[in-house]
Amino acid sequence: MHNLLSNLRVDINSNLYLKDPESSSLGINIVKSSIDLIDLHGIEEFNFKKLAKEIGSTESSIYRYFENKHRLLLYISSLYWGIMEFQVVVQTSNMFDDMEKLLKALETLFSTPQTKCTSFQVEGQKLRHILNSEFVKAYHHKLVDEENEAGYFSIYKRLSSRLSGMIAAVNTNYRYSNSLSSLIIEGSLNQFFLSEHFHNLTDCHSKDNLYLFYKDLLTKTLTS
Amino acid sequence: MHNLLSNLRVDINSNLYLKDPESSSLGINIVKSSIDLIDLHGIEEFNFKKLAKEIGSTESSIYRYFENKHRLLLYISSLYWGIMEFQVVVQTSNMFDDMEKLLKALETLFSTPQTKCTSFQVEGQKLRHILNSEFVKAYHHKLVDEENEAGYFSIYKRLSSRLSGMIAAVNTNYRYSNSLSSLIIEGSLNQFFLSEHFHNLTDCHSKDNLYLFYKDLLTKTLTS
DNA sequence: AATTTTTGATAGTATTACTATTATATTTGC
DNA sequence: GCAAATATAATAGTAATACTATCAAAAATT
Repeated sequence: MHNLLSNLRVDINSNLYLKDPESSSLGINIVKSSIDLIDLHGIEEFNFKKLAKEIGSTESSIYRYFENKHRLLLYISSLYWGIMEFQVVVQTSNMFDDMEKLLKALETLFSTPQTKCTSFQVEGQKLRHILNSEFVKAYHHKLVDEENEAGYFSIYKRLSSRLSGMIAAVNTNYRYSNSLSSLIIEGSLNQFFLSEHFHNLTDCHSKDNLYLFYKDLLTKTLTS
Repeated sequence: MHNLLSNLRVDINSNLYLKDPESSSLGINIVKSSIDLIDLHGIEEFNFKKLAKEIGSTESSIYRYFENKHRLLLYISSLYWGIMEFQVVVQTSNMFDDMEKLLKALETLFSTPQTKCTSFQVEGQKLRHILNSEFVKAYHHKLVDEENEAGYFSIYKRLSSRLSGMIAAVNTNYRYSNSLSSLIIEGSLNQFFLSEHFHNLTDCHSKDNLYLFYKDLLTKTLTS
């Protein structure tokens, strides 16, 4: 498994970039450093001028890779969801009990992405932190419909669909597998955010607690 | 009850504005027309220049009421949550069965805010639509911690806390009432958004279906 | 070595998000 | 009804952002 993981290349929609960042060291630097900067200061404070300074390049060079910072955020988001999807698939592949499988998927969703196994050697925690704080802004966006149409969210949607399938496998009579799936995936980002910024709005201040909360929710909802 | 409703004044944190918009017809116009414009074009496309043109006033006049459009969005959000909280309190006030009470609160959260009863005579649907699309951006914001400290989210948090209390009343042994409460409130916005923009990610394409989904989730989670 | 591609350096534009100033209404107190 | 206070309008201006354009230099490819 380690061999597989060490060569992970997420198949990101090629319209998200102008030039494939994985095709050059500048491109890889752009993505790596943008993850560092967005993690540190947030997407609002982030711009291509600052990024250029950080990597010792120029704005115009960065614009040759990405049309704008929003597209770059979508790229980073796809990277995250691609890694998570891969981890969910790997972790659940040899399981036969449907509930066990679902719970393993759940656990995986709350774990840190194995970013080290891609071309972008960054801390998985940084990537996760960006998604927790910024992903909602990526899709609550004025262009959401045309970007969705263009397939910029397809990995995210595919993951949600997989999870929905696992839910349906556990209980074929359950009528809300899609809603429950997106609730969990959304929650896997949001509850971390709440813990960080609105402490009193959640009881889950650790990965483990979060898992137990959703495990309880899932098992009771699907088996009673 | 109708008398009460017709005079609803939400107590919004006075630091959110420079001059109380309810104190003049220009102020009321600013809020009303901003709701119209944000509903129509989204917060990104919205600015004080366009708003000034819309109401036949000037940017400088608007800046005397609100420091910037972000604060205005927080004001509008507080208005929404204040109305929802009021409705939840009114609707559940005479109920004695805890589960019945919780479900009534849930139902109320999915209903349209009674905006007509405030100084701002706008369509409740517009307000709800703005919250569905834009509220996440209001709190996934670089200044979230200091704004939270300043009490700009207090109505939202109080509503979540109320709901959490209702959950705890139904099942005193349940350990995640805060998380479940925020999950529901968050969901009351997000699932509508999914239905509009990511149709396949949810099974709930009506208020009624949404209610049934969460009712199922709540009853199974709290009573089994 | 020649050619193509990539990157850097520099300059410039339109828009946004404000701030400042002064003039003109409008309201309020007497 | 008039003076004083306050609110609003009109206009101008600034700093930052999000780009676009152009050309030269460097690097990679053939």
